[in-house]
Amino acid sequence: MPDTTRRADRLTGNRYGNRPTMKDVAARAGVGLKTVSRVVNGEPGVTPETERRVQEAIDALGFRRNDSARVLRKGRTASIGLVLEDLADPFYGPLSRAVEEVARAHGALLINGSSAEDPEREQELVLALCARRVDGLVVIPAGDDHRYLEPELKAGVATVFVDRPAGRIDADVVVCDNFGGARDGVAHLIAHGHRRIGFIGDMPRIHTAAERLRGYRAAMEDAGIPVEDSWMSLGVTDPERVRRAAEEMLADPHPVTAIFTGNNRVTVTVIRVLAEHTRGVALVGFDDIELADLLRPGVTVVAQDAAALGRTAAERLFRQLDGTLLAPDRIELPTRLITRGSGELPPAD
Amino acid sequence: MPDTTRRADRLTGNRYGNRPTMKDVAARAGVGLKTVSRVVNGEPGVTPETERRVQEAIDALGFRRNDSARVLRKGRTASIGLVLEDLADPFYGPLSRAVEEVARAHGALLINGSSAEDPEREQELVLALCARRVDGLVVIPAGDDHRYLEPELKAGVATVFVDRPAGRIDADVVVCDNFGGARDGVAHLIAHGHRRIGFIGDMPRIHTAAERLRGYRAAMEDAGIPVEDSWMSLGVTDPERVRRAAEEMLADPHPVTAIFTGNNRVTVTVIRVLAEHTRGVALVGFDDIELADLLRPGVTVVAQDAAALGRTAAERLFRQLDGTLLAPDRIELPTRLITRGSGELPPAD
DNA sequence: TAGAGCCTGGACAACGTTGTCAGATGCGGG
DNA sequence: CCCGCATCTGACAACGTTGTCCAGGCTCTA
Repeated sequence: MPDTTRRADRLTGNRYGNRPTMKDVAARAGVGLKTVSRVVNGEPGVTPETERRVQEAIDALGFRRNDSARVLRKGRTASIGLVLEDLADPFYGPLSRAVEEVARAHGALLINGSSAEDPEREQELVLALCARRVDGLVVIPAGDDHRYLEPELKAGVATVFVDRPAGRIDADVVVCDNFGGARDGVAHLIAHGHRRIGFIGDMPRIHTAAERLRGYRAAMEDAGIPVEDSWMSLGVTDPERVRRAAEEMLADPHPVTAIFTGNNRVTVTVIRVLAEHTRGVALVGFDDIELADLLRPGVTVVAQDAAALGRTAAERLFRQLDGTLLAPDRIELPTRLITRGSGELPPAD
Repeated sequence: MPDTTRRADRLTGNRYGNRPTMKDVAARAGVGLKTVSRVVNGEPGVTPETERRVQEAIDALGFRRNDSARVLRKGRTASIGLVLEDLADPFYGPLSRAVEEVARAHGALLINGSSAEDPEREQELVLALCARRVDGLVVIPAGDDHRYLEPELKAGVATVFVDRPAGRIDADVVVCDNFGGARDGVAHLIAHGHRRIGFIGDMPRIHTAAERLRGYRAAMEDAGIPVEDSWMSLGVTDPERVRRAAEEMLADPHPVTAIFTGNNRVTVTVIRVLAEHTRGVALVGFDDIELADLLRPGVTVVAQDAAALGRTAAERLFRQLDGTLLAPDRIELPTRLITRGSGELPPAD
């Protein structure tokens, strides 16, 4: 009769489906509440015989410590939150996994949320995580104003922004060298003889997109090439419109001979468009994509290391929690140009 | 002086960095504790004037409700756990996202964990999630014995297994038609004239791998083709060994003319091997892969819908929680053969 | 104007755990 | 034989929230 110790008159009903508590275990083992707590937490000062009795009761009842109560008492949840744009994006999978791996090494669980690039949803998620009292936050921001986090930061929630900087607050940031990467990628095309180079990227309100655009402009300017408006497509993001943008650039009476694409999704769409074209148009994409080496031509990309981004951020997060990290800083990870063929095609005009 | 209401003598120190509580808000607003609770939860019975005062205090102090305490009191965490194999795998990203989306629609957060295909780690993760009192679990099992979940199920933790069935317990399961998909894929190769067909798959202790192998055997048997041992490679999983396995099959004096691959990772590796081969070897792979249509030849695959898998499972989970779902059941989602070229190559012997 | 009924607000206990502290037990030495 | 000490155990409060219940003040009607 393990349940006789439960308050049967409780009207609120079977919360947790009537899970046994330490009290129940204590009653069954014939010991005090605190002794059970000691056994569960491996604290010293319990005779082997008592421990055995308690353990027996635990197994018999299927007791599992309620971490909510524990958290309430201890003040640490041993969990961190990760807010990103879209878990289904192949860029974020490895990033998320890297964060999880670091969290695991520190005994923490990971709570995950996708903002879908919506600043409001980002805030909603972040605040929900704060309400759960996660120990720390890794945020890939969608919005550009994070002052809503100020009370949280003040309250000691460790926070690291990844991939894009925080807006209007002073926080740790880990980003890639988006500017330099894009500049190198475009310079690569220029070095192979291209002058008329198209750029298709995301909304410039997204920091990475803006930086990559800046890199494109810088490379063009360095080479003394004036950029024409019709070469740039900004803010288109769904495949259909990217496709149209690319086709327009190529249909121009004086078309571009090369395209630089601002992220993996755009790159994939443009590859499809180019596959339908006979004229060889050069392509360099930001972000690596799977199987890029198997296409003909192979796709030249500016690769960033998503896992390194996540790992670095998570490590900084836990150093904040340790107290071994002092002032907020900005870390910039390098990108890498991987040549596979598409970026080395000569201009075809 | 918002902090004067805090117990300054508390020796345990600044847990949560001294976050304000409802008590603090109440003191500042000059109302009772419960009134603050009412405002925070949008409960009726508070005059607009009082509500305004409370809201003001909340904003001034940067108060955020502590959900741990709330959970302790209410018994529901409004969070569900998802244990999968590897978040970095492109198959699980969309699945995870789909689960998250359903959770979001039900106001729940998602806690994510990767088992890395290690049964022990799976159990560790699942039990950690149970200790947090997640309302429900979506599990892509690594192990084949889940009796350790019995106390949890009895305690009312909703549980749905995905992609692979639960071991030794009676639970809801959502899987793909692995057997039928593989059989159809192999039959497709047979229909295109192949007789000597290789199979490269994962360890048969993984249910999906075993089912796909069974599908392969069934298709061969249906066609009256005796299978030779050298055509099958089971349990190799890292790219290097998959590569060797494929090369051995092709180097045989009487080599296979087609290969059926058991999952996306194997498929990708085999594509690389075949790309180096001049002889046209047919290929059908289980799982779709990005850009498969852009390769030459395009890769014919047996596609499963990862998002549908996740969505279906999560929906069943919440129906369990609603109480609208009664007995555990097994749902099987169909697969789809997508022909793109590689599976339609004729035998080249 | 008094009583009934409604509305608002607050005191209190409880959720399950852990930290503190004091009591109980056993042992050895004076 | 008794005291002191070390070791083990348990009673109790607290963590921050919410559900219950009651008090007080108001309005409305007879």
